[in-house]
Amino acid sequence: MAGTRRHGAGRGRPTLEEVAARAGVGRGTVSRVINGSPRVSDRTRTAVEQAVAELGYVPNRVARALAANRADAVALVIPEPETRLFAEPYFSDIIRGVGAELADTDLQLLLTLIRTPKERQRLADYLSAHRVDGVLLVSVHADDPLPDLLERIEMPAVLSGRRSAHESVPYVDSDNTGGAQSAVEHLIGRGRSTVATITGPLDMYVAQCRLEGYGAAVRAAGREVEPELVASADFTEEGGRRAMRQLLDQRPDLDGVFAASDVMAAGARQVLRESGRRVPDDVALVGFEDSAVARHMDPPLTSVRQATEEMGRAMVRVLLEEIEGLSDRTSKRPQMVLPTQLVRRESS
Amino acid sequence: MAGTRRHGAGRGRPTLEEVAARAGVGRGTVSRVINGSPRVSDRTRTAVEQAVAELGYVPNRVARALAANRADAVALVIPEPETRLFAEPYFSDIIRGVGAELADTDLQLLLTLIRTPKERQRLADYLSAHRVDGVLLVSVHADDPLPDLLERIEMPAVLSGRRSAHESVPYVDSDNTGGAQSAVEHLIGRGRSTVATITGPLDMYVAQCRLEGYGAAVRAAGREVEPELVASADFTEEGGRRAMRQLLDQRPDLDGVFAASDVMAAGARQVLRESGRRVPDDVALVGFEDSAVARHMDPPLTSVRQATEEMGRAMVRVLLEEIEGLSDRTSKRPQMVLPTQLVRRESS
DNA sequence: AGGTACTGTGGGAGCGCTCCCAGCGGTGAT
DNA sequence: ATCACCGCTGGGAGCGCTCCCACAGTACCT
Repeated sequence: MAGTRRHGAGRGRPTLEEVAARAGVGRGTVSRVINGSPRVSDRTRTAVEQAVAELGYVPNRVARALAANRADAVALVIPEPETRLFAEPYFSDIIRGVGAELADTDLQLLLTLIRTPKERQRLADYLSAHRVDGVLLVSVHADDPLPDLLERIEMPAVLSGRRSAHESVPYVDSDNTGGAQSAVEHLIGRGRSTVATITGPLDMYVAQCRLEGYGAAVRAAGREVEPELVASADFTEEGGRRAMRQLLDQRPDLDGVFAASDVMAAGARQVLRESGRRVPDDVALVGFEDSAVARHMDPPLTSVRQATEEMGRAMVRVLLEEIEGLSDRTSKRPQMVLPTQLVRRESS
Repeated sequence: MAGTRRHGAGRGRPTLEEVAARAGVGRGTVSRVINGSPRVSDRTRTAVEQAVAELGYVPNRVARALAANRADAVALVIPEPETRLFAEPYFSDIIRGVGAELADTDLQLLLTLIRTPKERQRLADYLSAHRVDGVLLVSVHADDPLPDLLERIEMPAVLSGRRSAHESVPYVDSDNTGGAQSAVEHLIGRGRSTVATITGPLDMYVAQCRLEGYGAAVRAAGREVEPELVASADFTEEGGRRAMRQLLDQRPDLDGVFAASDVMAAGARQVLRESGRRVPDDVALVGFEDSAVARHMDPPLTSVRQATEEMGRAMVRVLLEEIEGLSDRTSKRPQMVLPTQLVRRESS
């Protein structure tokens, strides 16, 4: 690798030392000014600042990182397969939120896509070597060893979403249960009497929560959850189609469907059309995620919006806290659940 | 900022020195083994490799970067506003491609979202300080100062897309002209006699190219480009709606529309429906990008697919070349155009 | 006057590498 | 035997910072 990689060009830039010489002070003093230490007299500070400006000095992060043994960087880890699965713009939104919140920090964002176990191992090595100050983990699976590894090496980390009801690692999640519940309540409120649901893979906590919300709404309306009205799929469009067919088979009389993702709703919508049913006249349909897909469906899909960008921001805030206050490991781990919001469109 | 950022934990990991001690060799030798230098005897190499394995040694990138004055990282720069504009999954695809190609490299991916001029300046400083080995620039505007700055400081860079017909910086682009042309040829081939186009903002080269392709196809069919059949918009859905209304106003008899983006096509589709026209029976519609939106429209939208992920990969390959062979700056700058492909669906 | 207690400051040491030069023993030509 | 040269090796110097100790200077007490 590496090989002839270019150097040289970076040399020649002013260093701390040169700034110090120009300002007529010592290295330590310049460092203090740069890092905003209060123990510097105003006269000195001004002199240093002037020298910095004149020389166009920019601190060398690498040297700083080596000396201080910190990285000034956080990693955002995304399992690559997920980027295909999730309906956009989930990841862009997370990334945007993370980027925004990181902007007024001097932390860098390292993006890591994991696609093979080998790459996961490489990442693990990398993280063990403490080359970042913290880690943001997006959509981890229950069996992912990374969170525990990070816990063990005391690397600050935040998850988007929980792996289970009693998640031990700090996380930011959206209110999947509440969102699903409000979606189904909405359906029932609009007079639908036979509301089915298409769930995600039930080994994923997020899918469990959304199903849970469905059940809560159904029971709140004084009804029972009928197994025949529940079909599970895998968050894909094809899965949505299959589940919808199954549902239609079992209960041709259904008049409402809550799909646990927009993409599955899109699949369901096709099957409904094929079966000659109109949306929303015959069957009302609601999705989850409020992605681009929802807005562009025909009719536009009612869906549960998550504050995805805000999740990204919140994750960074939580991570920052973890990084700062790493000492009190015993104290409460910050965990937060962001509200969702039903966006009504013509499909219901 | 910074403040109490945690350290310490990274210490205690084995260093080059310890590996050397354990293997009974000198520091330099271990370094040579690690970096795959050929000037090491097999005996020594084996001994070192064993010591590395036993100690679980992972080289410290930061120290390496400082000593070698290279960063082992490339930056992917994305103007934040664009992430909203473009129909997904454009960015995820680029990112995925970049990530994939970077995976078998020991380069890290630094993601930088630019949202304000201030942030752009910060990035410029950062880049001037040569803290990365190369830069990937996504969807730069013609007036963006970054490419020239990079040129000046001799920082390897690659653009996705060109700023103009005579782009001087290395780039990877997709064949916008050809793609648009084949879309329009398809429309004409299907017997459409009055084909209109909705363009992007014509100060963007990509929009010019797509319009160019439209014109080429029209002329190839022995017709003239009628100004009344061209409406320009801004790549947004609302823009697509407006342009479609204008087109319908000017030429109510049109029977085909090529929209230079799927999102604009989605807007156009709504207006067509409102005006009582059926797609494709009355008006055939084709988009560009082949995004999720296209697949989920009703009817599903014929669209021009770009090899977006492949663009990401290609960008990295080109960048790597630039980084390696930076010496021969005089030689040809690698520039490549990736083919597009028409994906036929029910809208045409 | 001497002590104590600050604030500000300079600069040595050291972070973990790479680079490079000198030095080793061995080989072949003179 | 002498010299040149080779492949391989060890380790000094140095990358640009931060950390921290020591010390000057001032101020305020006894």
